[in-house]
Amino acid sequence: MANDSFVEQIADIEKDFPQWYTDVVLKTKLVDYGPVKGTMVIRPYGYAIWENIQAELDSRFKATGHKNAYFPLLIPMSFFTKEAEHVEGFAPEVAVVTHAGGEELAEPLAIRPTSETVIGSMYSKWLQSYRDLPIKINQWCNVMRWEKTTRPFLRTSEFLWQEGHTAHATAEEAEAETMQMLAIYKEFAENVLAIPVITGRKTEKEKFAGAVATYGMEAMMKDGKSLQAGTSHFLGQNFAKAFEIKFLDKDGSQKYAYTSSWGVSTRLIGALIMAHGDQRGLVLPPKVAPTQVVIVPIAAKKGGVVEVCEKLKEKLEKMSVRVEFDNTDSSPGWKFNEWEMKGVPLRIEIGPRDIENGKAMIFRRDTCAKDSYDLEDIEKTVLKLLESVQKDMLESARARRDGRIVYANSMAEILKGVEGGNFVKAGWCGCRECEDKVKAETAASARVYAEGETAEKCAVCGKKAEHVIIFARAY
RNA sequence: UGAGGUGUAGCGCAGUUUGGUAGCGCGUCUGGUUAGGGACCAGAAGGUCGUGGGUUCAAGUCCCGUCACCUCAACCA
Repeated sequence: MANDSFVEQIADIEKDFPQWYTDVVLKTKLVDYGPVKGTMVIRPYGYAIWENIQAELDSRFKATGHKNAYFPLLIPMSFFTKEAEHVEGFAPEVAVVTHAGGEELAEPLAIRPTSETVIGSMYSKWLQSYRDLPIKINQWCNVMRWEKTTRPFLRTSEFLWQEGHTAHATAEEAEAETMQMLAIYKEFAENVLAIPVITGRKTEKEKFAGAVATYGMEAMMKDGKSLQAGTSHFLGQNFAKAFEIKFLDKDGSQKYAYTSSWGVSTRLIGALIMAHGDQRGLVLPPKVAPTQVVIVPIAAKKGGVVEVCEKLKEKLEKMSVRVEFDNTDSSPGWKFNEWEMKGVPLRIEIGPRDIENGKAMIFRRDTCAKDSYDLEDIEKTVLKLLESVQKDMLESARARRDGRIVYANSMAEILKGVEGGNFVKAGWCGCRECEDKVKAETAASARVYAEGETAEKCAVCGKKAEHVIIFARAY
């Protein structure tokens, strides 16, 4: 390619993936670093992606009977001590407010790292009868976890997410809810983000602090590492007992409810970047791209070009395509590279020559192919291409991932697999020692159980395998 | 928590070794010529050098303190 000078601006995706990631998020103006350590400013371009993610998810939540609400940011510290595992898991990363109004507070207040406790306390108040169940509430909010190492979108002190919290009369119902939301996340990740994910149960070591069972969805990034892109937890009666979430059942007895919680965060934006990006920058799937189509005029000052572009823009807008007409003064080459870096799925180039021939060039970002199309009813071509980009991005991501799933029968094979940037499936006896050993010797962690698969022996100790686990290095 | 690094114009940086007029590139603004993969000419604006103290005739530069951020490692549902 001729744009070497441009390529130099971002680190080599093959050689230095972390630096490539940092370069891309900053140069495309998705984020900037905030003034406080570990915080990020989500800039308009990044926030627009989040808004699209929100809209898609929110409609799915509502369609399955959930309602949105908002709970307070500050949580009394004493709430955390009510659930033993929960406090142990979160205490190290909780930020605490000790002073307000110029005085020291009688009880320190935690800035929520997650809201099971405060929501649990409210549910206990609201829940009286089996007729009040199920309670199915979601909230969109920010949370804070004081992490030692941070990276924009992937791990920041403060981040945006949604957390769903439900209460049910029976364990079966709560489990069904847990699995339903996991399925919704998976469908969303694949159909909207074009990221194929593997869902499954997490090991005891990796599960949410206070849960009975945690299910996660794991996505493979371009470097072969895994990113936990969402979780859904069956909380059993753990939080119900800690917060007295009780109801009078049909049979006249008081019972503890069964609860679930589930969430995805702005980390999904990090997943988008690392699952699809290439040497030129971002590659965004049309369904979440803030701008789906950019029109770049060539020789815009020559007669008629601007008019044709503007007319096309209007047509596309009428068809609800998010379109931008870049009529700024920069040179075409500059614009090409800029919009490619920003990951816009389609670019339409229109110049005097095209207009003469009744044509326009369309460049698609996912394949970097550029072809000439009839200008007449080009809007139909655009719709078709947008669909095609959306679909092809998922397929190529799936093919890439499937080619990187390998099996291992020994520690050496696990190590070789994860070093090569693969998801490694291996038999596991189920004991914590073997799981820890894998982590210590290969830097890979158990991501999820490979559902429906069996193995003879544990790849670590050689004893009878109880499960097949997917091991991978992870973000 | 450990080890490194960086704070100078909107952004990216040089200048610090050896103290002496505050620099460069990009961007921005004005005017003009251009235009199919980062165009060009001419002109212009823009800085209490992170912060506090000290040494000195003189500090971006030397000394002491302090704050912040970044990177790598460790840690992390």
